[in-house]
Amino acid sequence: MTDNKKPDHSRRKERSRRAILEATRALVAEEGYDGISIEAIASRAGVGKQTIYRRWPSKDAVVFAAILALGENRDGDDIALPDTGDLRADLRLVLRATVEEFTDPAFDRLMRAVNTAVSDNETLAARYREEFARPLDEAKRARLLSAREAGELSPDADLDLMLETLYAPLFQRWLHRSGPLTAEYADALVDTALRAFGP
Amino acid sequence: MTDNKKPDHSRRKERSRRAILEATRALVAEEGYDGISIEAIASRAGVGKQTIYRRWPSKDAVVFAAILALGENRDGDDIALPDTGDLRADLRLVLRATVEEFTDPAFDRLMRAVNTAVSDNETLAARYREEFARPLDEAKRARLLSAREAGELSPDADLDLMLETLYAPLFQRWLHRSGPLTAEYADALVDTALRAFGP
Amino acid sequence: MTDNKKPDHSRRKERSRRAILEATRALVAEEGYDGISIEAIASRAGVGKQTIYRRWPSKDAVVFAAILALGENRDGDDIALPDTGDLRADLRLVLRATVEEFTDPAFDRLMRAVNTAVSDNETLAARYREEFARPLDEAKRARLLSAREAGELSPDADLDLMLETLYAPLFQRWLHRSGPLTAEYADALVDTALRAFGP
Amino acid sequence: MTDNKKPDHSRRKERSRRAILEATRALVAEEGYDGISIEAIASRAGVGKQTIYRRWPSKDAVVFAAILALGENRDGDDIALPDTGDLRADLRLVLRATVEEFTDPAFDRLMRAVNTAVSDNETLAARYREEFARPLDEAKRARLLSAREAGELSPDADLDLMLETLYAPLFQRWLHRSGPLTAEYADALVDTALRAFGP
DNA sequence: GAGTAAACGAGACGGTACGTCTGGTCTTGGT
DNA sequence: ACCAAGACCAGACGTACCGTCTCGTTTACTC
Repeated sequence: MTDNKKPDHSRRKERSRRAILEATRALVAEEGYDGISIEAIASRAGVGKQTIYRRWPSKDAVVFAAILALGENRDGDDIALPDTGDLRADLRLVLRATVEEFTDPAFDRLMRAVNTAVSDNETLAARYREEFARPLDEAKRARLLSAREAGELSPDADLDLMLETLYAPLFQRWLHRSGPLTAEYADALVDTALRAFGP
Repeated sequence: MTDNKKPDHSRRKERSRRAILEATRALVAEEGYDGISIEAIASRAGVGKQTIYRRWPSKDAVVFAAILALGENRDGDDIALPDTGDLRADLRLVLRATVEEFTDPAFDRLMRAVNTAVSDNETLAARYREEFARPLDEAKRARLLSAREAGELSPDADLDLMLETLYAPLFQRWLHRSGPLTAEYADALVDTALRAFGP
Repeated sequence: MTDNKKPDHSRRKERSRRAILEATRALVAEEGYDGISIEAIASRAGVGKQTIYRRWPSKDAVVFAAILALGENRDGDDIALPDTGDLRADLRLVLRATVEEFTDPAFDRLMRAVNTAVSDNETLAARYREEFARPLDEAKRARLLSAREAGELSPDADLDLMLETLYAPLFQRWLHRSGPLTAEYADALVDTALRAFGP
Repeated sequence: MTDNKKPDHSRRKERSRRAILEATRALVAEEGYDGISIEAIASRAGVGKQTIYRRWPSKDAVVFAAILALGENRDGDDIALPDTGDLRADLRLVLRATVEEFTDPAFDRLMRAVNTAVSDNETLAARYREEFARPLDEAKRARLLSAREAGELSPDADLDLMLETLYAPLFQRWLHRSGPLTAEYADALVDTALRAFGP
């Protein structure tokens, strides 16, 4: 009965999709959020504007998708935090790595663009939390849980609050450029969190 | 000994300046950052566009100035934190008040607009820190210093880090809408900070 | 043998072209040259400004094109002068008609606009002569030639000079409003020219 | 009671008046009608804009006044035409001189500016005729009258029409750049007029 | 292979806002 | 009292992009 009449254009689709996202990423990394426009993305990707509008409803959504796509090859193991049994050492490693990421100019501009896109758009903000932040948070939370069970943290430690205590200062310093982002700073954040939530 | 030959048009200047900033504030509070334009501001303020461009180089700068002007009547006493001798109680009061501010829709939109304006503009970011954030931070720091001297905090407590531990999680939750902003949350942040930096 | 790859938007093009020229003509006829602006034309034609700028480089060029387009349906026969064998009668007919044209307020404003547009722009002036004035002049010249061959004019009459003698006083009176434009005046011009260039 | 409190500002008035008109003339001669603006005139004359608007209602009026002022030193004798008793010779002299005037680039631009200013403004057109054209026309008319009385012209010659026959073709050629302005052309115009209006 | 339909690149379109420029008015301080 | 200087409101200028739309042109699949 139902014979499939629709050809599958997935290959072209996929090619143009990638071109668009890559062009967007490149433009954001080069020029920052304000320097980009749908026309610039289309032109750079060698694509018609309609091909962009067919998939995404706004510039913010494209920028957002472009950054999200960065993480789409990740699988669960990639984002699992190290667990050597020594929480302090593991957290220092991870926060130092985070500090380094934020220090990279290309990553800086990408994240600022995401931040701008998300800041005034509740829908994108929700997707950001669900699709971008949550997987990372789950991984971090898992490490803290393991530590709590190992007695490295107080039994009634609020792990979500502890995560915020660890990461929010870092995020704020980066966003407002209100202080240096260094390995020492990362270590200090770990120490602070452990003092507050340790046994 | 050549005299200053330029007439002083300060009265007109001041009148139009106020009208522009007020119109900007009203528009941001009503429509959010994306809803505003120089033309809308000029029209609402009953002012020519050139009168805006004569003073500020960009939309961001106007928005920023409009918010900055909010705090320009403040003097030192207005922003001093309460000091009852009980640090925990004082901090709870202050953080609960902050939570409430962020919960007000008009304030929310103003702050998001500032955040957007500042986020991609290093110059504005610097002015934001100097002219907006710093006076508040100084006041908060003064209260912590008094507490440290009173023995309510560890003698070697890093007060700047403590401030970040107190406020950054709140700011991040607000910006990313990643959790509820409640009085309980404010209290939890105070408790966390005191556990980490207490004696 | 590469094909033409450009899409043909000729239907939309033509619709908007007509709308622009018609709106321009209407505005000039109603308000005169000074009352028009590209924005007014665009708004009246229901067209984006860029659609005008895509085709014409300046306001003068649009006005000029709008008037030129008036004559674009004319073919050779439409502008041929009557030839009854009686030159004086034929010329009186034609000059009286010209006088009447110049007396029509709408035509008056259109012609004054063309005159203004052409007056300070050598390129437009050249196009005016070639595309607007020349075809008419050829037709008039043809009638005079036929008359000269019929012995109604002196065999060595300079026909271009005779045309100027006929029309220039009319044009000048109209442009400078330096005297009444009446049928009698038209007749007097014909008589003058025939006295000067007759056999 | 009535002590005279008014200083005599007529000297300053006169100085700025001259400066404005001279600056206008220079600007028109250099840049043509489109190149001028009230601001440019004010700046060039070292005068405030208001000083211009106090005296003239529009740009056209200033331009017009600037050209009119050129002729204000003229007295009756300056513009009287030569009267040697040989009309043809006298007219050739005068028309050749006129041709030469129109050939001068500075004069060309000034006259085109006047023409543009006058063309869309009925009030200025009237003043142009009264204050600029009429005195010259009277002088020309006087010469023709003398000729008619001397029997060099037909007794019933319409002198105004004859003036138009002499000058309008020249004016039109110049305005539309529709042919060369040469001494031969001037002579041909004289011959044409004499054939039409001679005895 | 030939036929087909969806997706495509290109880019014109009606619009909005930009940042600049000029016009005409108003204000202030200097001469 | 009058002026130069220039800020002001107003609004047109020409440009850049927006999001929509219409064109021919691939392309991937069907028969």
